[in-house]
Amino acid sequence: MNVRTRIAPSPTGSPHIGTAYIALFNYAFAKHHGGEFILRIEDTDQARSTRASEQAILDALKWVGLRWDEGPDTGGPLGPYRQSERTSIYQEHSRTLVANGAAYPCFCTAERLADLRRTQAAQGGQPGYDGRCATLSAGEASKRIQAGEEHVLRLRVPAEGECVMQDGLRGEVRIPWNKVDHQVLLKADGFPTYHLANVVDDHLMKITHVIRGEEWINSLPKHLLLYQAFGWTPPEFFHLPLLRNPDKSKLSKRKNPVSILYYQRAGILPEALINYLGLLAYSFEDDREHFTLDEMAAAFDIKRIGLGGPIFDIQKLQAFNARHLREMSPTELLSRFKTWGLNEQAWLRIIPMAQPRLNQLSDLVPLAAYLFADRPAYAPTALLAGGVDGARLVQLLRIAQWEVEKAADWTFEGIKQIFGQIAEKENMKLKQLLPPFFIAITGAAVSLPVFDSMLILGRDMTLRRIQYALENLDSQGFALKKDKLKEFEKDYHAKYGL
RNA sequence: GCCCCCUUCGUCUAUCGGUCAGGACGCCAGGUUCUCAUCCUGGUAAGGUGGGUUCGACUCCCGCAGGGGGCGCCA
Repeated sequence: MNVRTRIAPSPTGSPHIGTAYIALFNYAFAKHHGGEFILRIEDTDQARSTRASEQAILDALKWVGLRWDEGPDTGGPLGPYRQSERTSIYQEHSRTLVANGAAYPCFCTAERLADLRRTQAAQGGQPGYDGRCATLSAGEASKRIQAGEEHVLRLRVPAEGECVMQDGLRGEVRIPWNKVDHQVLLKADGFPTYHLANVVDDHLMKITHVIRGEEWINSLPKHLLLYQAFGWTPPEFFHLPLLRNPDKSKLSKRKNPVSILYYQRAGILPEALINYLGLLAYSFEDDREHFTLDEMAAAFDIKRIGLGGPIFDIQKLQAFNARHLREMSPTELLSRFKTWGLNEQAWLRIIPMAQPRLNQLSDLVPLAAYLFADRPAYAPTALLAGGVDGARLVQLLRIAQWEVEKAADWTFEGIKQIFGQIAEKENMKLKQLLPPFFIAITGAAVSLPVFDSMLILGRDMTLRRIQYALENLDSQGFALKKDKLKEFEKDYHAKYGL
């Protein structure tokens, strides 16, 4: 059998460290068996997917050293590899499902579904579709479709019994069918949901082993139902434990930097990141702890994956990185500095800003040091020196954080607009608003322009520094407690939109 | 609330019934070093809990507890 695995990221934000983690195991497994590793973009969420995010994910995965045999950029015999370009395929397949009764049209409105969920929650039961449209006659359904009534396609799920499934790492897992929702397969906009697109594509792209996050294990019954309905042999499934925050919750950006771009910018080497990731939930039979991607693939044994969710420990990642750094020759290290960003091109962006502020050539490096640091150095009380009250500053930093996350693209104009808008909505002069941001981003009240700095640092490093500032204030007793924060976020959305 | 998964040092992990429970990160101490860092040496620290099975359980089974995930026209 020709082994084929895939990574199927959704292009809805910064490239996630978890994507690299899952991709690594897929890659190692495929290459160990002399097979192919495929990259597929799951951009069926029209509202949130962007091309910029897709590109960033591709670049980030390439940066860590992963190479795919087929993908949206490299092409391949079973493309297209972008789901938004395969809608006709899904629609065609969904017709098969309706024809053989595996799926049915549903005309329920979003309001009714929200209502349904609310009452179900109130009654303390498991929320889920009640099956109202499941019993509609074919004639009735097609009449309403003809009439142009908006509808979705739902999966028909057995009412009783249980789904017995095989997980390659856990063995047999059973889930009662009545705990499986009548999943929407085709949305009203004609796009498929993850479940449909994923199954159809995995089959059409001849994926033999699906290695994915544990978050999917509960939807495996739906997927198996689809394979069965199509008359296809399902691939083997392996659900990897999820990466965690230090508090053991699922790794999230609110508690940890999760963007690969941040680690890149902070000066983590791709081979160190891969090395570290390869040690989470996995161990080599010979106990080795330092290895390259190729070495991992050569020795990879999927059965050695552990099932406890590993905590992503930045300190240990740094230790591995330090070791890789130390093992290099100075010449090699110098070239790493250049590719990392300490190069002529970067200085040409910095120097024009620095020039008016220089008295001596020797002023340049101190002035620009923060642009190459992980975090700027400043006194604990510096953030408050601008005159903005601590409690208020926490709010402003939060708003900035959300606005920066939300920004469609990362340009000077965009950044300027974000802060202009905050100043306006918060009834402040930009001059009052900005001082603490100068500290948070550059580490000093007097420095190079802050918007340009943010631009150069990149969105993820900017977010990281805002986070550092929030942590700093927290340690001084200024923070929004959980419930207050929620309330504040609500007000924020009312004020700034979604 | 319901369903599913998981459970060895603080953290990542080894152990496939018999080990002084090993390694790595962290931390502590000592050595090397003009300082510091590196590097070297040593130390610290673990089988959630209650029952079984067995001559013998970290390892197999069951209960409990704890942790995590899922329950969207998001993936």
